[in-house]
Amino acid sequence: MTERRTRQLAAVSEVLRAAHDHPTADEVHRRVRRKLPRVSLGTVYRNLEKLAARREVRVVQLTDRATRFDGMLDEHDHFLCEGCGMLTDLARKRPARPTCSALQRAGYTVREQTVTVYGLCPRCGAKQRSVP
Amino acid sequence: MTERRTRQLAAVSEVLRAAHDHPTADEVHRRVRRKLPRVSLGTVYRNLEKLAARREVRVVQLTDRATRFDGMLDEHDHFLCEGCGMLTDLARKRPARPTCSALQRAGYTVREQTVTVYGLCPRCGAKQRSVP
DNA sequence: CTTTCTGCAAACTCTTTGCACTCGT
DNA sequence: ACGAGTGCAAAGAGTTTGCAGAAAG
Repeated sequence: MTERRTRQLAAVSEVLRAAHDHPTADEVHRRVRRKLPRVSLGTVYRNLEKLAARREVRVVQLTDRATRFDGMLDEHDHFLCEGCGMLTDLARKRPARPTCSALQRAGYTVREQTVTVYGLCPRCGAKQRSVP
Repeated sequence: MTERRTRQLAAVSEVLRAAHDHPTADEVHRRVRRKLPRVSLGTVYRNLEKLAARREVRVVQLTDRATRFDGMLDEHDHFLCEGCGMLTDLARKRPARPTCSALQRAGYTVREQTVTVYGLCPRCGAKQRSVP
């Protein structure tokens, strides 16, 4: 009935809090294994799901193939480079909520709102301009 | 060398322009088959990719399992109900670009920006309040 | 002790791909 | 007729799950 504190869950949580990139489940698995070599990928998935339910991890799903997990919990947005797939965090200035009031009037409950910017990072932009 | 106008590509494009929901590839396949019963799922994927490259279709990737495709090409945002998974289009008032100037100064090329709002639709919100 | 969680491996879902054939151009 | 595009079926990638045993409370 109660949730247990296993070393596997703790390790997954720790990896995510330390990660500044946006690792996939597989990448998390690889990192967790450095501390606990016998952890299975299935367990990593189960614990990521648990952390996501508790909102201790953010799930980032973009045009990439695999889901990415974000341990940064402050409100921020994302930039996705369409050239190399790199995902960057964007600091959010103000907690702007332009769309929400209309939605709420229509009966929707708003929990969170995020902006995603698509484009090219400096490196990919330069590459493209040199080969037009 | 040149791109050909096949009936399959035309049918996929037509299904997407007519769709007001956000169908998955499988759903597009089902609808295309109503006109061309012999079309394969592989072909649907290949044509969706072609349309996405041409930007005649928008790829919407959210916490859902399968990728969704959006034939609406005007600038708009999305609301995802975390209860039932329903995806709704949100009209965009002004083409607000708050984050972009800073990014562009840093050398990034910005192509597009979209807002995603997460929460509960009226039905799921009511359901949750009745069972707390 | 009881019950949740784990490791393993197999199953599943969504997507991509190799190949011989079709059909636009 | 040439070659891009197709159908089919098989392979890939990412994720989920059933089960027997391990371990947290």
